[in-house]
Amino acid sequence: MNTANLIRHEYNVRFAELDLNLSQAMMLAYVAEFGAESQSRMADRLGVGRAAAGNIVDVLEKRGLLERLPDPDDRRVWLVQTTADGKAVAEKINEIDVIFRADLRKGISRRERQELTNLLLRVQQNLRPETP
Amino acid sequence: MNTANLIRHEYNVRFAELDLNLSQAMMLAYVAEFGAESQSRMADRLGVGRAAAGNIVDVLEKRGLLERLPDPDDRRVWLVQTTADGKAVAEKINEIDVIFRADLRKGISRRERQELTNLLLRVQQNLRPETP
DNA sequence: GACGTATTGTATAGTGCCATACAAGCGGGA
DNA sequence: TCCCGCTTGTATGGCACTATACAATACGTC
Repeated sequence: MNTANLIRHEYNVRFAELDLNLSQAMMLAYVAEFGAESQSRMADRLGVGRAAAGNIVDVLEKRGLLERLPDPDDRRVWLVQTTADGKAVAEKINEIDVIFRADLRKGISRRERQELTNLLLRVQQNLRPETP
Repeated sequence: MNTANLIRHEYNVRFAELDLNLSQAMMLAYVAEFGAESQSRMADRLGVGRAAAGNIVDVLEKRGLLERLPDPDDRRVWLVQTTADGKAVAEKINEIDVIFRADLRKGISRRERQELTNLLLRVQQNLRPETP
């Protein structure tokens, strides 16, 4: 948990140059990668509630990085899409992310990284209350 | 980070039966273990700011689980100590913690747990900006 | 001793999230 | 067709923390 806090904090520091926090950056990057999806789906991807996702979209929309399109098949839904500006910022986000991840894994081999992911997932399994 | 969030959430769920959240439980357990220390030192142990630590102590003091004693050597400082009630609750905290940790490491060998800790610490090293 | 610097605890404002409740809209069954 | 349960996005209130500023106090140096 300590390590996770430090990583989140450092992400926020590095994204500060874009005037974004980690959640906003993740939202933008996801939308840029996966295209128009509903806010609920984005909330699931980000691991936050729908209300939080809506707020994040609000902020990014006000900055002109995202836009909401009505879903032709479901009038409840907003489909969220990147603007041209948003695409440009999303690329910078990816650059910062690539650099940070490289910094994080300095001195850690590929095998060790796989082992780390594997162990964390197994710990997560122990937290899921019997999902068969 | 995902795993850490799940762990924190599950801790909060399990401590809810004592009407405590994770930070309050950690505070109480630390004070019970290490005895009277200043709030700043407790803040460091918990990994939160001094203001947050002060608030946690406030809550636990109002519930009669902790008490503040003036430090005879430094009039700025409150030494924080457990009451008898606090000691009893701290024992329950430890029991819950032992059980949860056992649940978490189901199916994970001692060697793997050491490897996990080792890898996380090495990642943390990469986050410390040149502390020699 | 006097002074500047550092540390302690507190107060305040701001942030990011959750939980809950709600209206609008969807879909299936009678 | 109508109704019931479900999902979607939003509004609201609350929580836990941070960052910052502050007064009181300690400490090292002259």
